[in-house]
Amino acid sequence: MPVKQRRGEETARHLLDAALAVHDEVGPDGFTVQAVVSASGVSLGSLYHHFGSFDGLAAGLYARCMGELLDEIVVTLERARTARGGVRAVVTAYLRFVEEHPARARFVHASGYAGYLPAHAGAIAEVKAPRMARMTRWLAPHVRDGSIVELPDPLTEMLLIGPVAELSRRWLAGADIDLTKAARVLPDRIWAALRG
Amino acid sequence: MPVKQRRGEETARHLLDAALAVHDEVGPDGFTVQAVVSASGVSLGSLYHHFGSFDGLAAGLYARCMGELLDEIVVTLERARTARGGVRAVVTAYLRFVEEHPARARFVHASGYAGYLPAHAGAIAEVKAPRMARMTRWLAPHVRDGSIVELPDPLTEMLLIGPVAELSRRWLAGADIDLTKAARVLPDRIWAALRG
DNA sequence: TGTACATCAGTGAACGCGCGTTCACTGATGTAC
DNA sequence: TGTACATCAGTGAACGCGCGTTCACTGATGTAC
Repeated sequence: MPVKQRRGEETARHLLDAALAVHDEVGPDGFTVQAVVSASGVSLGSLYHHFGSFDGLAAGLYARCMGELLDEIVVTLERARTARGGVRAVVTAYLRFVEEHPARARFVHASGYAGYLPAHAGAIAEVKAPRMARMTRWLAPHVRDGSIVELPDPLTEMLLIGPVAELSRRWLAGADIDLTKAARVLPDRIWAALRG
Repeated sequence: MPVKQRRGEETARHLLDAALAVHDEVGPDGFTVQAVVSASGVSLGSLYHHFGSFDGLAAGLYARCMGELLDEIVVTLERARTARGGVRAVVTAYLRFVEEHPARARFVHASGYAGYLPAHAGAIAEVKAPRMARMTRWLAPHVRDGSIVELPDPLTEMLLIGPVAELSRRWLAGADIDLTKAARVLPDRIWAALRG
């Protein structure tokens, strides 16, 4: 295990911050090493020292943003007590994250088919898997006692996340959508789809 | 209005076919002019003669695939008579299209944040708008008589399409999902979310 | 406490590759009379 | 029916730009004794 220095972590964080800002301001097409480097004030060589490649930096940013989104959802979910409360919690937490951190949400959504995801699947799974497991663990007893319908594996997640993800996508793309209104209406509709 | 020749339309079609095949076989990163040209057997100059730019070709392919998907949905929807039947029709038609035409579905889904969409928004809206209008027109009486819940503008569409779109995304990305099973289970769950 | 040394962190000019695009040209098709 | 001509369709070598990456180097930090 190499001995890391503290300033290194700071530099890496600066680079991720700058990358997110660049992606948000100039879009996926303008999201390049040179743009990130000049926005960050950090040298190009330093970027390669910490991330190995530009894809590595992108994967790191994806893992960070995705982790934050899932954390928000899981923490809100685990405060809920009833099945209905849990479903509502997931929906509102997702929408709240999108509204409060549009740049991060946009990066996550835009990365769906990016080439760097397969190449860094391991590191990303390390972030996603434990959080998804906590969601599944929370849901399990409510599925067992019949208050949430039992469905083949990813279908519950699709019904829960699908409408919110699609709505966020549109809102992030600039569509004229009232997220606050959506957060009032959607939870109970999604609950209707999932109740046992 | 310039007089077009029939062989020109054929060439354009060949190019779109080759573009879809390239995108499907080598992925979004390998989706380049040179790859499309050499896969099509058509000359580079000819591509530019017909589409003006590589983005123009991509937009043309997007419009074609999206049009086919929406046609499939609209035609199936208009055969339905009850509100429940309509909701089920949309869900199953979408899933059927994805399963039967994975390459086209993948191209549509992967293009969500592509740079060429804004630039060719007009041509794309020309394909989407009339088909979306037919869906809205079909739904309207059922919303009026209360059998489908009345929601702020895009929310009904999100509940209807969201879970299916998200599921398709995963399946197209290679996740181990049984679409046939999903097509049996999802329609009635989505109907539960939408019934008045 | 001081010194030597290994490793981490940071720098930026330079490179090569492959991308989308251009352009001057030839051949095919359709129209006018 | 035949010929002239405009336009559409098709060709492919060549170009320039900007991308991600490399590399030889200097400076900072932490450890060992």
